[in-house]
Amino acid sequence: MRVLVVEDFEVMARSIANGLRREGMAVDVVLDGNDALEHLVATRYDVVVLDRDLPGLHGDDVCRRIATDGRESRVLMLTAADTVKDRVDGLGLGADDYLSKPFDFSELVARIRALGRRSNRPLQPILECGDVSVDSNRRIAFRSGCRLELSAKEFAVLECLLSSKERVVLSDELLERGWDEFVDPYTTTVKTTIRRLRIKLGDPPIIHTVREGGYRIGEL
Amino acid sequence: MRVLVVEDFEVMARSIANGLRREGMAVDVVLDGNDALEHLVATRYDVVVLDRDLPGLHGDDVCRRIATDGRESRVLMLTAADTVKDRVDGLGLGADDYLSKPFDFSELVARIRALGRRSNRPLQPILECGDVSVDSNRRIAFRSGCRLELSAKEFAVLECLLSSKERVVLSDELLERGWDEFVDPYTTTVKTTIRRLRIKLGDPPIIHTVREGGYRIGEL
DNA sequence: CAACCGCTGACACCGCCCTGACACCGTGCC
DNA sequence: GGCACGGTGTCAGGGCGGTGTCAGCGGTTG
Repeated sequence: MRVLVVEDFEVMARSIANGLRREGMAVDVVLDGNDALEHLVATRYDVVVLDRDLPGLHGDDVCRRIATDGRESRVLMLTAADTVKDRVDGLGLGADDYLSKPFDFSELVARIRALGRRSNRPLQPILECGDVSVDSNRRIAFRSGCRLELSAKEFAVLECLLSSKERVVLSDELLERGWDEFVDPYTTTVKTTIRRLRIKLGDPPIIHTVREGGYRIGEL
Repeated sequence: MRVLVVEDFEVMARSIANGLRREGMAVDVVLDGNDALEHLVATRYDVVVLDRDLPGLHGDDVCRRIATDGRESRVLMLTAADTVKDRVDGLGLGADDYLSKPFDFSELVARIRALGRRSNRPLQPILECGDVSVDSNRRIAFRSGCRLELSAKEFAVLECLLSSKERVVLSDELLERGWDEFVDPYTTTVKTTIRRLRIKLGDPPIIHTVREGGYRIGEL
């Protein structure tokens, strides 16, 4: 899952980003609204975590812009205020969810996950294919009832493949959805991650290679 | 927008339903979980407003069932409790959003609206001709139900022929659509690829040659 | 602070099969 | 028969993806 954190207080921004990365998300950070808009036209994010009180371009404006442009991303608005009026305002601007500071980190994660599920078309909280299943919320994966111990990247790739179940997913697409903006586009890390994933998934093989492009998960 | 309200306390249920109707939504009401499931198989709802504390079948169970069956609807969970743990739990079960009682009605509406604006993805293009079919998304081809193992070029050519079903496709056109711009225009590779494709497609022949021109796919 | 561990990503190597060229053959038309 | 076009058999090479390994990094633990 690809997340953009927009928060001007750098310490907070970093802390959120690192926390989310530990949860296996690919996180980019920007410190102001204009930067946010630039990133949003360049990259497809599943979820934008948006501080409402930004210097310069206000969070509300960013939110409105995201809502007007054909929205690809879900917006989770962060704010210091917490009156019902604020919450309704936020949702009215096109935010998809709302969280007031101070917040509990596990709740932030839960809400981002819930939003992320909606942005992926087949919006199933539990993704399945054959005897392989992942629970995005709990970040656990199974094969024929057996729990798999997956690393963050392995999980991200598996999740991505499953969310496009049976469809071919290009390596570039995996890279885009599972890694942050600083990744070398010629990296071989997807190849390596797929390999590790295959080993952990065991037999019979369920991740298929499509020459000249990418991978597909499916029983045949 | 089609909404199902699941709430055992009838006064509350009616009040919510009427309020939503005033907002222009089509609302059905049921008072318990089993009824909810029945309605869900019969009708496609955009949003389900689900009370967590239901007599009989618990809200969590309903939620889980919605999540397991290919979910069409988004779930907004209503609850009396409002601890962080509860909220995380709810989202973890596959609810898409969460609201604790007592809630502000305008916030309920805003959240339902936020959940409601979603589109269904377009159908995947499957090209067919006679007993030959190609699924572009999955990069899979079949002949009379039997999976064909095609290489990238073979697949590209077959796809191209099928997309111009029954029409003559010139070799140059195949070259243009299946190869990159640097290909030698006098190459014989299309000829070779067609041959390999014919072998894999087997009998009866379905790719026909048009002298001086190209190829056509069709049953006769 | 040192030792350790798991995750990540780079890199080198290897083997396969895809690719495309070429030579030859079959066929229909002049 | 000769020619032109397309089908067939075959072969070399190279590209792509799989595999094994290693080093760096960050977090954790004693």
